[in-house]
Amino acid sequence: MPEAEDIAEQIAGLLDGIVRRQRRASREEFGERVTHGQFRVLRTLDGAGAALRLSELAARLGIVPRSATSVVDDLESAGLVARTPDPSDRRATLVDLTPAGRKILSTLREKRRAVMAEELSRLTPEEQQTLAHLLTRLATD
Amino acid sequence: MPEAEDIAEQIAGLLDGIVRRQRRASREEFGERVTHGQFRVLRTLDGAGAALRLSELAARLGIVPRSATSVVDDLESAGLVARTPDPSDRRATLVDLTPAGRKILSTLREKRRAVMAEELSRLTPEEQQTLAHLLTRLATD
DNA sequence: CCAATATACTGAGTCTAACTCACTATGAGT
DNA sequence: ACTCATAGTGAGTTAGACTCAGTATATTGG
Repeated sequence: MPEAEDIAEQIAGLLDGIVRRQRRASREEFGERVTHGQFRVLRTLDGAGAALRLSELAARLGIVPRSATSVVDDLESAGLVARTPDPSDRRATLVDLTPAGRKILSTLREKRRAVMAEELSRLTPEEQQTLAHLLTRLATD
Repeated sequence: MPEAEDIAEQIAGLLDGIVRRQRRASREEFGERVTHGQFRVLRTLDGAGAALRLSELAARLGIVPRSATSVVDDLESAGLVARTPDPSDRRATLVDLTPAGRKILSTLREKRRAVMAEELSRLTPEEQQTLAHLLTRLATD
């Protein structure tokens, strides 16, 4: 006899499954070009609107700085971001999008938007709004 | 100038962030004992209410059979699941929970429930219901 | 002013969770 | 009986995270 699931468990499972599927879809859409983690970096840098220190980038991504280093390494090799020394602190490096990075980001955004929009089409626009609202409250500490 | 996010992008980002944080919390709660992937196997077997073929288990988890083999290997070493040959097909193996597996599952469920419930406490019970409903519709093909 | 401490990044190595490809054993259809 | 399909696994890879230790630079207290 399987144990009953309460609503917390149920929501946890649903979130997990949805994100899993969405990730897979994105991976296929993104193709060879950019991984999900790399996309997150590009998006974060774009959202910041300015170059970020590597440590600040890591903080915004919710990962440890060492992990950010690796992702930035790969993006830099691909020419999508650039490191420059921080003039105000010689220990620090600033990371920013290159024009190529900006360009690819908008392509990827569009693909991801399309994937998500398709899933979301199961809900009415009002429901989508409600969902966004609830998730925002859930996500905000 | 960062590009504007539409609602699809926004929801995608929120889902991603929430699941990321929730995973981290679970990992800490689960401790040394069981990984998230192993938990998913235990939960799926319990939900099935009977032994499953490895390939069927993989299908329900949304992973390829080879990946399921590895997770089951680890759980079997830990004594939480058992493999038995399928009497109706000598190629197949059935996987089922052991009593120890069942026991640990209920502990982990409780921990996970607690983690999620804390996050969910930011929403009213009605909002939780609404969220569960919307996510269910989103998750169902 | 300088020694001690703290911070910023990275090299080296690990772990989880997935993947593919190729192989073996067995089942099923003509 | 031969061919083809299916079930599981060995071997190897990748993404995305982690820790620990090390180097370079900054900050601060005496």
